[in-house]
Amino acid sequence: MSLDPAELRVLDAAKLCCERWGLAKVTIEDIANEAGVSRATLYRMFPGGKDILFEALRVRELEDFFTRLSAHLEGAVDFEDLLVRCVMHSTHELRGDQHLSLMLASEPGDTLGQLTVDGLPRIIRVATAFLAPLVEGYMPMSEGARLVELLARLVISYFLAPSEQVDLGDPDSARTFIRTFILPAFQPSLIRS
Amino acid sequence: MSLDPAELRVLDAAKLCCERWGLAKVTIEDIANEAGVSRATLYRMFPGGKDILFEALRVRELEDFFTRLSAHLEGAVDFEDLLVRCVMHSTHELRGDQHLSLMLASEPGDTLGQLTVDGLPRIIRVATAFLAPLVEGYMPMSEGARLVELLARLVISYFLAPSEQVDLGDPDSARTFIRTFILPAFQPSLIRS
DNA sequence: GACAGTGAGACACGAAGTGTCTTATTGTCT
DNA sequence: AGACAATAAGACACTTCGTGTCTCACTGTC
Repeated sequence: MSLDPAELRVLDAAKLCCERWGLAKVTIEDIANEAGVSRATLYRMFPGGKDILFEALRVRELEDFFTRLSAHLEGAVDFEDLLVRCVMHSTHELRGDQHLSLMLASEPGDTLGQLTVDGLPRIIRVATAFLAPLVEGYMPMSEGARLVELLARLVISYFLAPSEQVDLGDPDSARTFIRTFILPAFQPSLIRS
Repeated sequence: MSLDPAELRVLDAAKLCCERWGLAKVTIEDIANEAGVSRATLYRMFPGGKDILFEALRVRELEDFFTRLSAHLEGAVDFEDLLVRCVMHSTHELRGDQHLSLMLASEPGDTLGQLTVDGLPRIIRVATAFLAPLVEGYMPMSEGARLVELLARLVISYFLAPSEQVDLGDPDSARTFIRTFILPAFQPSLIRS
């Protein structure tokens, strides 16, 4: 893992610059200045430049996201509660993410790609890595992976295009949704309810 | 005067882009797109490009500022009240100006220049043009011009570097300040108190 | 005193912005 | 309908800026 404090500073700087100017307007030099390192050092850390740097930033953000999510799932009392917490916290976090909303406003194309087309496989991969262990007590791992993927796709979809029927940020609505559409499909395979 | 609605749209677009990306990152093309006009049209309106465009924007902002200020000075009951309202409203407006604070944060150098070195003469000129008529009932015009210039310099200084002694945004503090430092110097020349 | 890591800066390359121009299109006025 | 003004679109040469790589000098550590 990249624990180098200098690298963290660079990633923080990249995030800050990105919020300030938008991905399209940020230069490597901006980030280097903000991080207080020279351009040479930055290229040494992230050979390949901007693409690799922002790739690393996305990975970090993604892992932070699921780290926080996992923490919020600690106290779940049963399977249903686990899933409800999961979609609710994810939805709240997405809605409250200023960085994300700025990106969606200024560069909709790239940002949407990161949430749907290009980036979705990775999101699902990371989500599965973090969440599969938590559902493993309730179902076989292969089922768990299917479930996590399904939830990830649904949360993102309802976040990007809110529904009039369903609000995954609302406890009651989320619970009803999980009960109606998710539990029946996975109930048969539950190890314990 | 430039009353062409298209020019106003361009100036609005320039301001918006500037808030979004900062003066340094804005391109003529960004502004043209935002305003919904072609680059050619923009160059026809503002021959000389970016410099002339932002110059025009600064002029407009400045005139808007003093137009609003003048409106707030309508109900002044006496000379002291006039001066107190003047410094208070100016200070509040400067403090509340998001555009300005963004500019100060992202391009301190240029923005400070516009408030102190390069831009100050113009600020004083416009301030005098707007405010001199209002103090003319109280003193000769030449005195009025000196007074307006002094107030402008003071308001800007206290805005940029707040004092622990004086807060020109606070009614009591502003009144004390005007009574102590301004009125005595101009009292002898007052036509009527 | 060797050594790894860093900052500063030179460099060639490519991308992007600039300012000017021409051409085609649109809407208006007569 | 035809003349006209204003504009969008885009070609263009030119310049600026960002990029990625490189070298070299400096600094602190073992």
